[in-house]
Amino acid sequence: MNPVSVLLVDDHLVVRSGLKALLGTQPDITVVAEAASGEEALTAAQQHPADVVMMDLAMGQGMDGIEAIKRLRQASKQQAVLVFTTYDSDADIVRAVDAGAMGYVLKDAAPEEIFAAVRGAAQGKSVMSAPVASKLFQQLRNPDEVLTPREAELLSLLIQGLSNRELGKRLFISEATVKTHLAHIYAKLGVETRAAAIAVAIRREGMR
Amino acid sequence: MNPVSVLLVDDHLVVRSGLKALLGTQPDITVVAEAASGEEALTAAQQHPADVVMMDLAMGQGMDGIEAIKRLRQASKQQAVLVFTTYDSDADIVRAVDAGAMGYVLKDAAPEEIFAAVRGAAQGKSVMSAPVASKLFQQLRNPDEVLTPREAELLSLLIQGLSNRELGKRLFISEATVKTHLAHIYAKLGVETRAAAIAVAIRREGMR
DNA sequence: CCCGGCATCAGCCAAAAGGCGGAGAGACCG
DNA sequence: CGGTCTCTCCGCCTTTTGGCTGATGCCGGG
Repeated sequence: MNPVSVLLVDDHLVVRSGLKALLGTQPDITVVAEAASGEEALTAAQQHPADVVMMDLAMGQGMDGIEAIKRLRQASKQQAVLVFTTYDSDADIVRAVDAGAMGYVLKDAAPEEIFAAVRGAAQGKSVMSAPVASKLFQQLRNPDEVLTPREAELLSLLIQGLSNRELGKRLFISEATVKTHLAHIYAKLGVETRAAAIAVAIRREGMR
Repeated sequence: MNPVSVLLVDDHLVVRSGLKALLGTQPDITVVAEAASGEEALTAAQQHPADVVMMDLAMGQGMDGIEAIKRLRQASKQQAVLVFTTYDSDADIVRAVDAGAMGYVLKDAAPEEIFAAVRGAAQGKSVMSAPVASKLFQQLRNPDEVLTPREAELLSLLIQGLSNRELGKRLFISEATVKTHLAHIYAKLGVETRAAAIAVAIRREGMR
């Protein structure tokens, strides 16, 4: 069987080189290209088509990982996107899966787990780290508390400290709609004010 | 001159291996040991005395980087501690320097910068990434932005998501006073709303 | 084909938060 | 002693936020 080709996307050189070193120990896995940003990832994906794209979600400036995943999926359904990130916030997981990610592996995972995830993703299997899976599982049990993709998106901006007006502009929706989403988010997080929502989101949801 | 010996401390295997690969390209730098936690770092430092300890600040569970730095310094003044982390929150920088760190380098720094930092630390020089240095500088230049004890106390409750009324009750002051403190805090943090204040406090000030 | 979830918007009203100016008491310092 | 901080408090006014009710278009499952 042909080796699995991998495109690495992470804004940190050390992470890329560490990952390359790790994956390099596996005969059936080859790193064919690297990218340090979402923008680079898109061009790299065209020039060096890979079976699996390993992508960090948080990337300095510019396009974030979620957006990059969406674009990649639009451009080609052939490559499986594997999220490789530090945090496992509920909202990020939802958004990443929604954007079309095949798997979600945490950076502190054991090497074997990472290898297995890459191989699995190449075969079209969904693979995720245990903590991620358990979060998803827990969400399936209380569907009432699961944020919709749009709500998660709004929350991720909310915790930046934006006002309703600013949120509306960013998301191209009216302030009225922003309020509606916020009300739903508050209900799901079990809070009454935006301040508490931010506090909960950053702690419980692990968002930044 | 003898090569510089380095002890790597980071809870992420990929980061350690990436760093090892990077540093391995330099003939005058040798990685002599690794540790995945603060506790491991202390024992590793004893068994494998190194010239420089490169340490991440955020480490999953257990002892955090700051605490590890303090302990290391207590045990031996011989090793220079070089902070190697992702974020550059004001509070973290101050705390790290206070704990005895010789330098502060961000994970997205260029390789040459990382090498220079390691060599510098080995020679007892202080080295820090430009963004870090500028933050420190800004703090020294701008004592106006330092929160008073009372303000800091209020802020620590604010980021729990409390309302003005609740803040007043907790601190045994009137809501009017709460508002006054908040106005001062906003000015010092450079924001206009409580939501933004919470966001900034948690990121920039590193509060929880 | 209908229902439910999702996303979008509107209007109304009450509560909370924020901006502004002013002010008094105690502490600390040169 | 006079000046400066810090912490405390007021009132007044505007803006923002949140609660409630209702409505529309879309999509997907039964």
